[in-house]
Amino acid sequence: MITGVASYSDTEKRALSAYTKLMRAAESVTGRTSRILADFNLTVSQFGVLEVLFHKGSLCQSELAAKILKTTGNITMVIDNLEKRSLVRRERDLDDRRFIAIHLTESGYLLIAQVFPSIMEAIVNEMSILQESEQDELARLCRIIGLQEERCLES
Amino acid sequence: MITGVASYSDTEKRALSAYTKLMRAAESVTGRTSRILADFNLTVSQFGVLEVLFHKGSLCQSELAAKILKTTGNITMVIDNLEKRSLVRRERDLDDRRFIAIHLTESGYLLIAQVFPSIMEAIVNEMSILQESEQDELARLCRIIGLQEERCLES
DNA sequence: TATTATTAGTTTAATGTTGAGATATTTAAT
DNA sequence: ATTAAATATCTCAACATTAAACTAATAATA
Repeated sequence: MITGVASYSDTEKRALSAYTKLMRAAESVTGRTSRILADFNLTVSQFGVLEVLFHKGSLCQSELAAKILKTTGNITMVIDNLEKRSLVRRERDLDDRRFIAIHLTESGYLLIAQVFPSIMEAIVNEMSILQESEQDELARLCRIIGLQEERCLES
Repeated sequence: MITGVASYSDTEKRALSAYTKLMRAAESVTGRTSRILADFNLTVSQFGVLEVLFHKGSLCQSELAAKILKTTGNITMVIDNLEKRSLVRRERDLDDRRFIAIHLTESGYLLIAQVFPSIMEAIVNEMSILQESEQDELARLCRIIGLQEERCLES
């Protein structure tokens, strides 16, 4: 069986190591927090929508899509599923009928108000393995990597 | 419209900032590399499988699942789709008939041998915005976060 | 040997995800 | 006013993803 060559330059080794560990770190944190969400019968996307509504107030679907970095087609389905459980409700904008405002319902508000602190606690716990200065440095480096997105959207 | 309180402790603010930026960084890098894969009609998971086979040689499905951090049920579908395109082939193990070895085909080998350098180049490019020492530090910090996974699997 | 785990893989139901195309609505331009 | 462009949402097909239930094969044990 012929397999690929494994000779990389130092530059490649260094970048690949950073890339691989960045991906694993994100996957592993997401894996653990999504287990908490599963206890509340919520997916990551559903939590994302509820959390945005909780902190930013009612928004339309395209705004929600931009906030959680998903397509509008996807948001339609996520909202459908949240609406089935009466956690959010749709309200057509009367001035501009293209827009649909999404509101938290009473039970949606109560749920996210309960779930969010659990997730916050888990995040603090995840990061507590790093010193404060290390958390700040991780944030700084990741911010630089993440900001490259905009370069791409411009093109 | 009542929205959630936004008063966090310094510890919470610090952890949340690191968490958010880690997630955004991973999403944004994945977004850009997956666009390259799309040019080759490959999904991230399909690439993951081909790349592991390319570098590690033939493996069974449960080993592939462990390598790309997905369930065996998911691997069944990913392999199905790769097999439809004749990029891999299944071979039942004759000694232990529970196992199915997955092999790269000739065309699968040629494809991944072409795609991998493109992805490598993109990764080097992504990371090149950081200095060498910063890439090493990012790798170190992410590795610590990622290693917490094992604590969880023990429980 | 017969029974009981354990393991590898598949299937199913539910949800997510994207990109492309369709619909409805609004705005801009002629 | 009509037409054209832009915008918001929805629909659809294809693939991804998981958990849980299931089949088949092997290993362990009484």
